[in-house]
Amino acid sequence: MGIKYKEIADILEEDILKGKYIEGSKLPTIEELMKKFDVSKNTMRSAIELLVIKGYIYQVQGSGIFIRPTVREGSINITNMRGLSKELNTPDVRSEILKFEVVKANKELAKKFRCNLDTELYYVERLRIVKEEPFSIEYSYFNKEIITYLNREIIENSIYEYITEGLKYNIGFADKIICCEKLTKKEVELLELKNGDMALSVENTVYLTNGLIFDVSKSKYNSNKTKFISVANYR
Amino acid sequence: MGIKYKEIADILEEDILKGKYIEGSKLPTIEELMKKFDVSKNTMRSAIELLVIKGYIYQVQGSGIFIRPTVREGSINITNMRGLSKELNTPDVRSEILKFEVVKANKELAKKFRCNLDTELYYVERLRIVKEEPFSIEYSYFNKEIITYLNREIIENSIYEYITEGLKYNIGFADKIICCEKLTKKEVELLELKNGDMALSVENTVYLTNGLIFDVSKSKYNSNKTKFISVANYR
DNA sequence: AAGTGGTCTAGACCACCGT
DNA sequence: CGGTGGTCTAGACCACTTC
Repeated sequence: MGIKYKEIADILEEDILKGKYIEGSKLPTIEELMKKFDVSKNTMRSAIELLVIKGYIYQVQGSGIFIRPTVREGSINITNMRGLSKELNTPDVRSEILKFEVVKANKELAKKFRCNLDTELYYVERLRIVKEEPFSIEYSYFNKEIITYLNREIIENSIYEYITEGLKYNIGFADKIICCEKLTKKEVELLELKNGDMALSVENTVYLTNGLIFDVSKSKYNSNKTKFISVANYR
Repeated sequence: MGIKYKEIADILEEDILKGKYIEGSKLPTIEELMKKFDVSKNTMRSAIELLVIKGYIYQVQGSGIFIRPTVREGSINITNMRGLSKELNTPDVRSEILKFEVVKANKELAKKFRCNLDTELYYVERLRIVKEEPFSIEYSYFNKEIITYLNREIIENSIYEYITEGLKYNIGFADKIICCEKLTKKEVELLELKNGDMALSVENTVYLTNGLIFDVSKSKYNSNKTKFISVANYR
């Protein structure tokens, strides 16, 4: 399908990831890029803007477009994140299901989902395993009125892949609240940590493009293995 | 000076913060806003885009522009952050200076700053105090070739205010690496915590709009008092 | 079908950087 | 002063939602 500026951004992103341009070097000028992709200036700038937001490049008025130096290795980009599998760039992600059931929204959940009391929700508790090592524990709820069906096979793999590619839903935006939390004894065991250890905790509220909340989850990450990176642009 | 789309975004942001529109309600249509501010569609959309990025609103094709529900209270927005004073929305922020000296960049610092070995750097160690309670400990370096002068008065208050309003520098972007870290005995004392407690830690690399790194810092936050919020838009 | 947001163009002019 | 990015316009047409 033909949304030009997104396609161009994808091409440039791939070029950058493949190492076509090195840190600190210049991209072609906007004018050259306009000619190369045969688009207008605004369209070209929309494509560039996406790459700026993702933290790949920065623009300097009167000078050019530069590759932005960024530490990427070993960190999870918190603003791009849609599920672990994609972010960690390894297929070696699986889940051990600790709980899988349907519950009804209590007052707290109804508030978080902005839904009615007693709305049916899927509750999924998973130990996330990366490269055969325990990585995080995830407690998630899905609004059953939106995600009408889930099974063990789906949640053993990638729920997000199922939602976007199976159900063809469009994920719009999310709020992530990050803090540092104590682990319960059970969590310590599952993550193979020591008693009294803390975890990086992320509470994630995820919306479809139409503004409906379909997922509220909390993940606790092994604090020895996990760093988040966040890329900020000031305007 | 007259950058229309930014001015319009500021006006709308203020309206939203003042509660002119309530959560879930609609903003006027783009067409109405174009007429109201007497600008073209692209300009109007640029203004709206800024508010989308900041997490105030979301757009639904064919339907309208809606106020985005967001938990703001008590959380620090990690992607907007430029210094504590502004973010916490209280003037009651001050600093106790633990160290203030000029050092030369060793190998590690030179790498982080992308500067030469032995480049002179200001080193500032501060206990940040909010509402008379210890809030965080900040270890920061500033490239002395860019920030040529600092004194105790400046660093007791807001360094960022001095850089943007005093020196008239434009801050462009930043990388923030977030993790969970142990505290030293000294840090535990300063933050009035218990031995063995962990802290939320943020390592911040800050660039001017021209791509120069002027500040590399690490802040350790009292994990009982601090939550970060990050607003993500998927595209 | 009408309303509303999304994409794209072609061109004008401004602002900043470096020579 | 030439090169390069930044802002803005006016208008066309597409895509999705709502009734």
